[in-house]
Amino acid sequence: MTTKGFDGPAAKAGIRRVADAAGVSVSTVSRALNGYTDVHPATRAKVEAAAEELGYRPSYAAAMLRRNQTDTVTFMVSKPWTKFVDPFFLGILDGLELALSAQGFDLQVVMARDYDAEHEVIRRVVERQRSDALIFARTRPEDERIDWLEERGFPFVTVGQTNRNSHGFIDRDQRRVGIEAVHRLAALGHRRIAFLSTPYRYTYSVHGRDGYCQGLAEVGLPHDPALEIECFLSRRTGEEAVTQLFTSGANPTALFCGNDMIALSAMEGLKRLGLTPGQDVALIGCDDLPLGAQVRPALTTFRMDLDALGIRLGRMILARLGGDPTVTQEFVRGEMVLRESDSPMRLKGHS
Amino acid sequence: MTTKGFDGPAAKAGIRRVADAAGVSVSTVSRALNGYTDVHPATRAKVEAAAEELGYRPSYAAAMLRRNQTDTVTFMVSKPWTKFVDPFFLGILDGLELALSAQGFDLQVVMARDYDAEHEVIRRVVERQRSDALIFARTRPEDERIDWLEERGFPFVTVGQTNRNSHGFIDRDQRRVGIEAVHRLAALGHRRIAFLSTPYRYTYSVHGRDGYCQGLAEVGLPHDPALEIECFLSRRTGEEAVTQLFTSGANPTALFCGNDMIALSAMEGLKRLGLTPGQDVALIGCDDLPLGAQVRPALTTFRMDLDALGIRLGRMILARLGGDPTVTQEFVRGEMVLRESDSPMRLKGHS
DNA sequence: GCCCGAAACAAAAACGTTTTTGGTATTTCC
DNA sequence: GGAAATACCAAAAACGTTTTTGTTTCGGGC
Repeated sequence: MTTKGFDGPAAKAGIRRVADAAGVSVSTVSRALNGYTDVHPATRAKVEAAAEELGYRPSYAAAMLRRNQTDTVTFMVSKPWTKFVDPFFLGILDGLELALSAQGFDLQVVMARDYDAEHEVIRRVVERQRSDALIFARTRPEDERIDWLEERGFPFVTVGQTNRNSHGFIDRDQRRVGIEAVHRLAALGHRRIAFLSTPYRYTYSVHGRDGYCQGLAEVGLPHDPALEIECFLSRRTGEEAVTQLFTSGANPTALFCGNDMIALSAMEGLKRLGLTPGQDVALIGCDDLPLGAQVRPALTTFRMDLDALGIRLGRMILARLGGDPTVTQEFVRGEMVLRESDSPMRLKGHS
Repeated sequence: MTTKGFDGPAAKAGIRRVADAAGVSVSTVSRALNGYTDVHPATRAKVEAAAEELGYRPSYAAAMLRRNQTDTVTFMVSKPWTKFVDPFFLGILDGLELALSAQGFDLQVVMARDYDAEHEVIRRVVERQRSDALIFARTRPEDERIDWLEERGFPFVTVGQTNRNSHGFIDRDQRRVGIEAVHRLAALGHRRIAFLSTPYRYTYSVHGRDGYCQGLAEVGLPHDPALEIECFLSRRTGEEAVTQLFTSGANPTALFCGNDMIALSAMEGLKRLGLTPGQDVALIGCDDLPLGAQVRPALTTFRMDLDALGIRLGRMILARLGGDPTVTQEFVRGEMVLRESDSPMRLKGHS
C-alpha cells in the first residue's frame, strides 16, 4: 500500500490523462466537461469521449479546494429523547435527500445529544468548511445558533421560527393547528379543554399555545391556566400530565396534545386512572405517528406532508446557494385526520 | 461577493498566517498541529497558541486533497417501502454517528429508491472519492454491490451477510430468532405454525426461514409449505398473507412474522376475518417497533440493540480504515420480548 | 579538531482541479 | 482592406494543506 487513503485499481485517471488522450490542454478539458460555451463542439465531443473511455471522474477534493465549495448540505438531526430519533426527521430527510441529489448535492447528516452539543457541531461544520449550507430544526425563540450563523453569513435554513425571523425558514403552522383543535373539540361540546404542550423552549410550542388560546377565545371559553401543562419529552410525559390534571381537580373533558407521543402516553395515563380515552375524555394529537392509527381508540391528529416539506427545504437551500438573496419563509399546513379519539362530550355531570 | 462559496467574515486564517504569527515555517505548523514528534515542545506550544489565537481551522478540502482521505464514512439507507424509511436504520444511524464522530469522522447519508439505484449511488460515491468507506444493509445472497466493491478494494462493511461472506459484516442472528420463535410457539401447544417471511431476496430472510425449519424439526413438527408465505413489503402485506392462509385452508394457529410490520398488518387481517389475534391465533413478530408495544394485544417480538449495533459497526469500519486487515464478522442476538400476542393454543377443535 | 548522528526546523514539491490571463486564428463591421 | 470583435484554446496561477527532502545546529565519541 503506497498511500494511506483508498487507491483505485489502476491509479484512476486524472484530468491530465484525459487531456493527453484527447490531445487538448487541461483547461480545455475542464471547460468542456463543465459546460462552458467557448469550446468547439467537436472538441467537446473528443474530450467527452476520452473522459468516458478512461472512466474519468473529477476529484471531488481538488474541485472543492479550488472552488471553495463542497456541494454538500448538512442536516442536523436533534435527539430530544436519548437514544431515539424523532420520526419527524426521517420524513424530512427523505424528501430533502431527493431534492439535493437531483442537483448533484450530497447530504451530510450530523447529530448531537443536546442543544449545546448541537452548537458545537455546527461550529465544527462551518469552521472546517465541510459544508455549503446547514439545515436544522427545533428552533427556539432566542436561538444562539442562528445568531452565530448570521454573524458569519453562513447559509442556512431552519425548520421552525425564532423571535426575529430574520432568516429563511419553513415551519408548520402550529398556531392554526391549535386553533383547529380547539374548535373541533368545542364543537363536540367540550368546555374544559386541556393543553398538553411540547416544551415551550421551542418556538413552535408557543405558537401552538397561541393557537390554543386564540381558539378558546374564538369559541368563547375562558383560558384556565390549570388546564395547561408543559410536557417534557420523556416516554411517560403524558401520563404524568394527565395524573396531575385529574388529581388537582382541573378535570378536563378533552385533551389537545402537542404531539402524538404525548397523546399516546396520555391515553395510558387515562386508562390507569380508570378513564376510557375517546369515551370519558377526548383526545387530539399532532404529527400523525404511524402508531396513532393502530391504537384503540385510533388517535385523531394532524398530519403534515414531511416528504414535501423536505423537498421544499431542499429547494430553498439550493436557491440560497444559487445566489438568490431572498429569504423565503414558508409554512406547511397540518391537516386534521379524524379518527376515533375525538369523541363528543358525554351528557352527564362530571363523575 | 468575491468568490462563489462561503467566505468567512475576516478571510479565515490559513496555515500560512499561523506560521507567520508563530514565527515558524508552514511545515512546522502542520507537524506541530498533527502531533508529530520532531518538533520542540516549546515550538509546539507557540504554534498552538498562535493557532488558537487566530482561530485557525485547517481546510478540510486541502487536507483531503493532499492526504487522499476524506475522513468520511458513507451510510446507505435503503427504502424498501416508498416514502418510508425503516426505523431499523434510524437506530443504527444513531450509534454509528456516535462511534464515528468520536474519532473525528463524519457520517454521510445517502439514499436510493431501489436496488439498482443503490448500486448507482455507490458507484458515484466511490468513484468520486467522496468517502473513505461504505456501510450498507439489505444484503442479498448474491450481491452485485459487494462484488463491485471487492473488485476495486474499497473498504466497506455490511449489515447482513451474503453467500460468500468474504467481507466484514455484522448481522442479526435471524436463524436463532426463527428457532426461538418456533420453540416458543410449540411450547404453547401450537402445531400449525405459519411463517410470514420478509422477502427471500434478502439474506437474513433465508436465515430466518432456516431457523423456522430447524425449529420445526427440533420440536418434531412437519414442515408444511402451505404455511410459509413470502411477504413483500407493502403496508397490507400481512393482511393479504393471512387471508390467503385462511381461505386456502392452511389454517394455522400461530404466526411467526419476519418483522413487526408484517405482524401488525397480519393482526388487522385476522380481525377482518373475525379472528381475535392473541386469542384465536398467536403471533410473534420481529424488530420491536414501538408500535408493537401499544397495540392490543401487545406484540411479542424480538428486540435488537440497534444503538449498540451502530456503535460496533462504527468500530469495525474504523478498524478497517486504521489498516487492520482482519475481516471481522459479528452477530447481534435478538432477545425475545414477551408480551401478549403469543398466547397458548386454545383447547378446542378448529372452528 | 573532526566526523557522525540526531534533533529541529525550513524549503519546496506535490495533490488535481478551476479560473485567470493571454494568444492566435477567424470572422465581422465599416 | 484594415481594425475590432469573436471564437477557440493553451499556459500558468492559484487553492491550502501534507509530505518529502534539505539544511542547520548541537552534542558526543574518537
